[in-house]
Amino acid sequence: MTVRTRFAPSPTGYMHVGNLRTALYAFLLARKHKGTFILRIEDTDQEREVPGAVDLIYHTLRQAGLFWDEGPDVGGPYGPYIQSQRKTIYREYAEKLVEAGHAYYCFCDKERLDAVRKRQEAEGKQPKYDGHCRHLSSTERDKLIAGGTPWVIRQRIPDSGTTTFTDEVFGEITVENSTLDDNVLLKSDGLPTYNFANVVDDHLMRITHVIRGIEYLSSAPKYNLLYTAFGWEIPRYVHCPPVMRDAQRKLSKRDGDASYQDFIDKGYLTEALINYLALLGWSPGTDREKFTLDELIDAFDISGISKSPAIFDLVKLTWLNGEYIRTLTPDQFLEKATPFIRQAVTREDVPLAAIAAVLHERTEKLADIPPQLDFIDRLPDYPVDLFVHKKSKTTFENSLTSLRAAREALAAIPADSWNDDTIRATLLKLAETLGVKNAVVLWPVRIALSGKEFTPGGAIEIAHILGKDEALRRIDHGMEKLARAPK
RNA sequence: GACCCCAUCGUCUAGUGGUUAGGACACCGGCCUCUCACGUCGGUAGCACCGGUUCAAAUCCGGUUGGGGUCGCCA
Repeated sequence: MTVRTRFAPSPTGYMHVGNLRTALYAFLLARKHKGTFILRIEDTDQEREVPGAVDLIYHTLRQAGLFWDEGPDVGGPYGPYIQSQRKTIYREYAEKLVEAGHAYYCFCDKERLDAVRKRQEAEGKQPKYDGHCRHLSSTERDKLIAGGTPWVIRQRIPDSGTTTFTDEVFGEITVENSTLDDNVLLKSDGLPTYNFANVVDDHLMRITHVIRGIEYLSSAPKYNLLYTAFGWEIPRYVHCPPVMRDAQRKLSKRDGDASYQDFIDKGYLTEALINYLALLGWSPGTDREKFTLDELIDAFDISGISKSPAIFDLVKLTWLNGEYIRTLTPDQFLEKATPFIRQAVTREDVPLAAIAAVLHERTEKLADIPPQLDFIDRLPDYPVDLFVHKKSKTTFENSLTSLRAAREALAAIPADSWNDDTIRATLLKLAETLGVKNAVVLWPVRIALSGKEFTPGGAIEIAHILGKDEALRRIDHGMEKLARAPK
């Protein structure tokens, strides 16, 4: 049997990372078994549909490397893969269910339904359809239809008995049929509800493993009843626990940071995000934590999916992202970093590669870059106290001495030799000549060049980045500050 | 509230009757070092609780507590 899985999102907005994870698992399972991964668009709620959302789904999945074998754009033998284009199919199957007695026409309007629900709630009972249209005769029914009364088709849940199904992650689950409701299968607009469309499509599209969020777990018995009513084989169910923001709240749109695109915009790498998401609620059973998509395919197994909700840990994602960034080659990093460097550095005459080099080990996400570079365009105003650093054994006095000597030595470097190697050789030689620790020279120079306590890179790299003229100017400024400093 | 489900460090998790309860992030300390960061070495920290079963329980059973999901002509 060929494994066939599907990702079936509704085009209702941006791509949520929780959905992305579900898509990932479905993709992984299919690829793992050399099966087929299908994309199906569930657009049966015309009111919630958001223009452009389908393209966003395509774009995100492709960017993440989750390519589908069958889908709206690539076609396939079981299309169409957009539910709104399958309207007649659902109607046909709904009628079959009615004929077989497993479903019935219902003419109750919203007002009546609301009233019934209200009454039930007031009585402390669980809201449930009261079966008003359950036993309408076919003549009454036909008369109402002919009269133009709007109708829906509801599933007829057995009055008694239990329904048992098996979920691949949660095991066997049994519920009393009496707790199930006669849900609407076909809406008055002629489109199916999710409850019906997913069953019909999953069967027609030969889906073998239904992978979806846990919110569908409690509805699974109703779907099972539907499969059984049709005489269809029941697929394997894989329900995934939710991704949480904290112990009690789901990661949601309201938090704003649940969007895949937002992460990318902040400088998270797709590969890192996918890697992190894979491990959020799934474990390979080993200590390994870094996986490429191909390696995930190899390692993936349903048995590793956990049963409890998992809290999304931004700190750990950020660490993982940093790991991925550090594995980039200097060129790759430069390319990704440049737009972010340009957010902080407008000077055109700076060596971008040298800036990137100094940033590489210090960047966990690309958005960390701009604030680190705020001293390049303009020297910040800084307190003269910065020159005093206990560990480097610097004081106002020896800082001034170092700066004077450094200025002279650096000024002697030819402009076309202004690079890390030459500057390093010059400054280290100077420390040796002065008979002081390297830090006594390098600390004050770095402070004078940057005006900051912490900087990416040290005096040497920063001097190089700033360029000879600007570096000397800043050292001069530092000397003036020190000269004015209280003794 | 009713029904279903879940429960190992702060977080993600390994663990399927016998382990000094393992790893990772975070946190703390050492080293490296011109700052920060990287790297490296080490440390703190967990089986929610109460009963059973068993020679032996994080692992099995029951209950309590806590948490999640569902209860729409939304998916």
